[in-house]
Amino acid sequence: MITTLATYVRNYIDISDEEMQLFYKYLRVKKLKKKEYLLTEGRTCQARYFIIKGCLRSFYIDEKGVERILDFGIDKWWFTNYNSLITQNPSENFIQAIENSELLELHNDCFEELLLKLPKIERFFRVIMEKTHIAYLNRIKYTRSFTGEKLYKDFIHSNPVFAQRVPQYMIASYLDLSPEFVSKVRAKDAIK
Amino acid sequence: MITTLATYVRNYIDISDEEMQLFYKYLRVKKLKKKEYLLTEGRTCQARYFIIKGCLRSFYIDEKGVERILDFGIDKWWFTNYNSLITQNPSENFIQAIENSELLELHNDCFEELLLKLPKIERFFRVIMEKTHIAYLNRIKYTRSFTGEKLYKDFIHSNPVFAQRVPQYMIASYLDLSPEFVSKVRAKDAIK
DNA sequence: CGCGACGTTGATTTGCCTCAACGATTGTGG
DNA sequence: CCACAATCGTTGAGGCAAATCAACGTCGCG
Repeated sequence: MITTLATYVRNYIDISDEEMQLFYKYLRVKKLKKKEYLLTEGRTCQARYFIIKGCLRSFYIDEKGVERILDFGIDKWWFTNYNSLITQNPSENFIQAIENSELLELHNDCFEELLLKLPKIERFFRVIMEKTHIAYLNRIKYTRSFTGEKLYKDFIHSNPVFAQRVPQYMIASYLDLSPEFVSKVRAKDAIK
Repeated sequence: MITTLATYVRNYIDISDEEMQLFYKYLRVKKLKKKEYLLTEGRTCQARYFIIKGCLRSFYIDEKGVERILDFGIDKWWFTNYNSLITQNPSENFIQAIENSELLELHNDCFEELLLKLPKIERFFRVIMEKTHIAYLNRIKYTRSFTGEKLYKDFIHSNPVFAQRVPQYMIASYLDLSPEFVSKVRAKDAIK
């Protein structure tokens, strides 16, 4: 559990076992059952979460009452609502478990203290933030450039894990496609 | 010039005049004429830029040979190609001046050294990165939710500055709309 | 077993693009 | 300083990708 995180952190910074122990003091384990919410609309996000195991989705409800998925999180990803966490404004989004999940919670109250005690963590979170941002840049670029059919096929191809663990209509929502359309794309190739 | 940057930095961290002087040692002034490139496809981005005055755009060329604008930068914004800068892969994008512009260049070679000498800058760039990321999150969400007509009207309404300084077809490209479509939206309202 | 969650299929509609042709404005070199 | 070329914006006709609406099939689970 702690080793899962340590391995992850060491992709980005050098950190000793002792320092990791200190880091770990600021975390608490949080378990979520399938469909349980980590954050709901109107509440303010107060923590960053490291997903040890499981699968989450972040979504909002549009004017027509339709759920629109913004993002998925899966094993060994950091997940939060950055907007609400950083601005401390009420969240417009929900975060919900797609599977039973096990997380490490880094509460915002002790985030600053952690940075003081362990300044190299500042760098870690800057780098994480940069990586996350780059992923979004690529996503914007990608989504704009291609047809729905290509988006879906490429997504399935490059994220076979999600195709297995996430229902089809959620992938459609994430890609901003209707479930019917995705269904037709699949039918067309008389897949498999 | 330096005061423009100092004012900006002080929105995010406390920093003394002496420290700002130190920061400033790592920067050099760079001037761009209208249409001049700051970065071209295939080259690797080596710096972060603070726009003192002027207007930039970042774009790529899609498979059909069409320019697609990813982002604009304007006075008092940091601008770079984060993807190329951080991964040190060749850029897929161009960065070009829309107006004559004056920038401060923070070269990547001395970035690490600056962070060592002035650790609080690490925090500054983490926070900037977070803000930038949040802006993108909102943009993704927004772009997905609305029709082209609403996107354009809202953009013009919330960014009147751009409407004045940036040609209409570039705004269309940024919003992922055809110039013809934008033109028709404007005509429809017999605007003004 | 029955119900809710998920996926499929077909008919119809629509938002926006593409293509093409044509003004208006700007700017630049002879 | 004028002429001609870019650059930028407009207008209209036609087409298409994907949404919407509606109805039905199927599976898993309490």
